[in-house]
Amino acid sequence: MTGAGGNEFVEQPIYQQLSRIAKAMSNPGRLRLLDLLDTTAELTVEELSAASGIALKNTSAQLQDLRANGLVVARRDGVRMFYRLAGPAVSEFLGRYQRFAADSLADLRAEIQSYLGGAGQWDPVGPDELARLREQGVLLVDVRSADDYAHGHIPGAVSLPLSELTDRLTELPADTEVVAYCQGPYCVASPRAAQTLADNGFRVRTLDGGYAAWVRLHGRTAAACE
Amino acid sequence: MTGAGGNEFVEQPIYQQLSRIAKAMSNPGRLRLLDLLDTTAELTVEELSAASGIALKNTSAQLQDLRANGLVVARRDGVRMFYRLAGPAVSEFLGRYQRFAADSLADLRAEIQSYLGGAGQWDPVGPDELARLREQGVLLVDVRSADDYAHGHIPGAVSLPLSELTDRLTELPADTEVVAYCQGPYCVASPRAAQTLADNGFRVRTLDGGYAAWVRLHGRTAAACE
DNA sequence: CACCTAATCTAAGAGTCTTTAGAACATGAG
DNA sequence: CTCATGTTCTAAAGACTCTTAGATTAGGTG
Repeated sequence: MTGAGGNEFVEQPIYQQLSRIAKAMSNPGRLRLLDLLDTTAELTVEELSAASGIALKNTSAQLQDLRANGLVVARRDGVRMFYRLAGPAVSEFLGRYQRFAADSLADLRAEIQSYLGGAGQWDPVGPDELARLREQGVLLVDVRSADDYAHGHIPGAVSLPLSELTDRLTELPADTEVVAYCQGPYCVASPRAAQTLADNGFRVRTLDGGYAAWVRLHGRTAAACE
Repeated sequence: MTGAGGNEFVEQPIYQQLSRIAKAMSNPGRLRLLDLLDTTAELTVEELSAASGIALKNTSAQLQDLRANGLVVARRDGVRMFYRLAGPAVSEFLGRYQRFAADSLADLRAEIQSYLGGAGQWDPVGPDELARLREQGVLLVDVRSADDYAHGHIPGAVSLPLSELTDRLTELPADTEVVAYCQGPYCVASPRAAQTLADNGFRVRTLDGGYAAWVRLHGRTAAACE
């Protein structure tokens, strides 16, 4: 009955502190906010609220929580408050968390699968392969909103929001291989765009993990509005 | 007011699923249980309860939670239920989580610091350096309980529980360099042992991250009771 | 079979987290 | 100075989580 594991030398307050990070990440809204900040550098409370669909006051409250736990930092500019991730380690951890969660939870995989439409995954391109493909003359298409593109995008990418895609198909050089990307791993825009492009005879692939994964690999500096 | 970040293509249930892992880890007790399982392969509910100091029924309930979220798996043997981590990915993630949390939370660092006694860190040895040092004839001392040692230990280590250390000091070859280790990063036994050993004229260091870190690097197989 | 043990299920009280409304604060503009 | 705007603070209702007591199940033993 002495118990294996060495309880007698380890005390509680450490585990209480240790649980704080997980607590901060244990809420879908906060996770969404972190994900937004991960791909978009710096955003105001209002922008975050609009993009996440969380009520403004609640957004503010959740950001306080994230801030108190060292995951985000804030900067005031005039009347606005800008939030961003506390550092690259946070972004890196977030990526690992998402991958680990997808490995551990069959339900999460199912949810992603059903949300992305079950249909083919369009042969995803890893963010590390992208440079090589681009040298081969592959066309890189950013299917997020013009707004998001302006906020930051992969260098050399063409902005072609999903909503305008069907109208602007003729702008694309025929018979080119296309790589479409959107926000992050849970964004449905690039698979949908891929579907449309494939229907119109393009050879198309999607960027695995989207812009988020690319930024994680290459840093944001290179992506600043060129 | 369109909001940056691409909300329109990302839906909620995914973030709800995604938050489940963090929820499972957001409780000090569950983290403690995971930590115990991380260093000790397989334990019964009763052992986990005793080692963690969590009431039996509550321990059972928390384990159900961890199981439902894919972090641990259970196996029945006769009347007993044995729990262990769901796989090496869990152990790896747990390690990363702890390091990330320590980087993010000044309070956690302070808590560890004050718990470990503030005093010198005894020049920690990385688990990767250990093999090299052992070749140089360094003596490796396991200061956990005899029970824990029996459950699994680093090959070649000598069992010398902290409680018996002062009485058995003469057993150690004088003028040898010693590396002491205990459970994990939050275990106070090895710094205390180091203090005692240093007071008695030994050159002493501690193993960074303890047995947990070693197992993470080398796998548990090699550590099975030799 | 009756009985024991290890663990789980159920249910309920206490406690914590989430969300929102209203008041307050901080900054910049007129 | 007053006003408008963006954000935070305070407080309170409602929804979840944690913990534990008592009943129950699953497996083994005499």
